[in-house]
Amino acid sequence: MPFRKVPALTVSRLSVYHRALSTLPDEWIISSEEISDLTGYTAAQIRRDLTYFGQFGTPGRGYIVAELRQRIGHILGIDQDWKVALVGIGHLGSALLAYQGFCERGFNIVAAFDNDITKIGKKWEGIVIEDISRLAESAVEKDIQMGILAVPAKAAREAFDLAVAAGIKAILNFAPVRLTPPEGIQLINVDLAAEMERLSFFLARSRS
Amino acid sequence: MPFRKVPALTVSRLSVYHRALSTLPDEWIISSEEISDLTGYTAAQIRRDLTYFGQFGTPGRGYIVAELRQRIGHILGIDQDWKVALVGIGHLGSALLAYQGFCERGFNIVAAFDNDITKIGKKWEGIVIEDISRLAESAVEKDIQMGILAVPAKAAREAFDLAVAAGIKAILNFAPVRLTPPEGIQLINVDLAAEMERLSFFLARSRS
DNA sequence: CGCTGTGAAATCCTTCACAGCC
DNA sequence: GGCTGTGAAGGATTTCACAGCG
Repeated sequence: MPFRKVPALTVSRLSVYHRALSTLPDEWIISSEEISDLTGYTAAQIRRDLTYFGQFGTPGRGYIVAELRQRIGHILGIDQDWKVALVGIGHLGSALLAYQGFCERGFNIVAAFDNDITKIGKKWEGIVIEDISRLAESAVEKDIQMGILAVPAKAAREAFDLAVAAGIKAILNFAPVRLTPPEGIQLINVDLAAEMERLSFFLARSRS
Repeated sequence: MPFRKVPALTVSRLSVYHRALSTLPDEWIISSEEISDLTGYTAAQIRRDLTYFGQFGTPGRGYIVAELRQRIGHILGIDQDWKVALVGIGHLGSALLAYQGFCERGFNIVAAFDNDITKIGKKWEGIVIEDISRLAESAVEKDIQMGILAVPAKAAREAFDLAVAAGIKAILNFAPVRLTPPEGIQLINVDLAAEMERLSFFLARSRS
C-alpha cells in the first residue's frame, strides 16, 4: 500500500546512499552535496529522492548521518532481518549461498532447494539442501519471506510457481526467462547475459 | 561514436527480443504484436526500439525471424565472440567461470586473475589462474576486450584501475562500490545487495 | 549565510494513433 | 485488410532555481 508513487530507480539509489552513510561516523552532519561526492548522484537528485519519504534534514545545516542512515534503512526494510529461500544449487546458487554480502545486509538464506537427487540431503554452508517439492512446507515452517531463483531457464517457470504457491511474495530471478508475477508479488530479474550484451553493444558501436 | 542517442533500456530490451527470436524458426514471419506476447513489452515499444537502428520489417506483413534476429545480434555485437578477463576467483568468480550462459552468447572467459597466492597457478574450468599483476600483459597477449570484476569491495578500485590500464574498455562490476570510469570506458554495475533491498523495500511497504 | 525542500522547467522515455505501404 | 514506422501527445524522471528556515 504505497503512500506515494516512488520511481523505481529512487529505491536503488537509496541503497547506495545507505551504503555511503555506513562508512561515516554517526554524529557527523553531511550535506546533499557531500553525499553527491560520495555516490556520484547529483545533490538535487538526492534531495528529490528523499522528498518521497518526508523531511530528513535541517535547512542551513544538512543531515545527521546516524539519523539519515537509520531512516533510509527503515524505508528499505533493512532495519530487520529477512529469511530467504535459495532455489537451485548449481554454480551460481552455491556462490550465493556462500556470499557474505547478503548476510551482512540482513538477508539470511535459511533454506536451499534443488531437484537433483545427488544434492538433496547434502550440507552446504551449514544448510541442508532439500527437495524442491518441500518448498511450500519448508517455507511456512521457517517463515520465509523471499526467494532467489538460480535455476536453469527451463526450470524457472516451475520454480517460480512453487515459490509463489509457498506464499513467497518477493523473488529475485537469475534465469533469463520472462515470468509474469501475479498481483502482489514483487519480481526482480537479474539478467547477466543481457548486462554483458550492453557491454558488447558499446564496444561494437564505438568501433564503427 | 553513437550515430543516434539510444535510451539505455532499449539495449536491454534488444537482448530480450533477441533471445525470444532464438526460440523461433528462421523462416517464420512475426509481428510486433507477437513479439510483445513473447516478451511482455508493448508492440509500440518494440517498434520504437527498432527505429533507433533503421528499418527492419515489411508493412502489412511483419518481420522475418532470421533477418531480425541476425540484425539485432549485429547491433548488440553478439555476432562475434568476445574475449573476457575475470578478476577475482572467489565464490562468485568461480561460479561465473563455470557459467555456460556466457559462453553460449559469445562471451568467452579466456583468462582469470586473483591476488591470492594459494590460487595462482591452479586450474579452474580449464583456465590457469594468473597473478593480478599480470593483467595488463596477459590482456594484450590474449587480445582481451572485456573484464568482469568479482572482487571484494576493498579491492575493486585497484582491480578496476588495472583493467583500464590493461586497455580493457568494457567492465562489468559486481563489487558494491562507486567506480568512476574515465572517458571512453563502459562500466556496468551489478549490485546484488541493492536488488535484494528493492525486494525488502516492497515487503516493508506492503505491510504498512 | 548555507542548505534543505520543492514548485516549475526541461529532458527523457513510452504510448497513441495513423499515414503509407504490402 | 494488416502491419510497420513515426510524428505528436502524454507521462515520468531529472534538473533548475529559489523561497524559506536555522
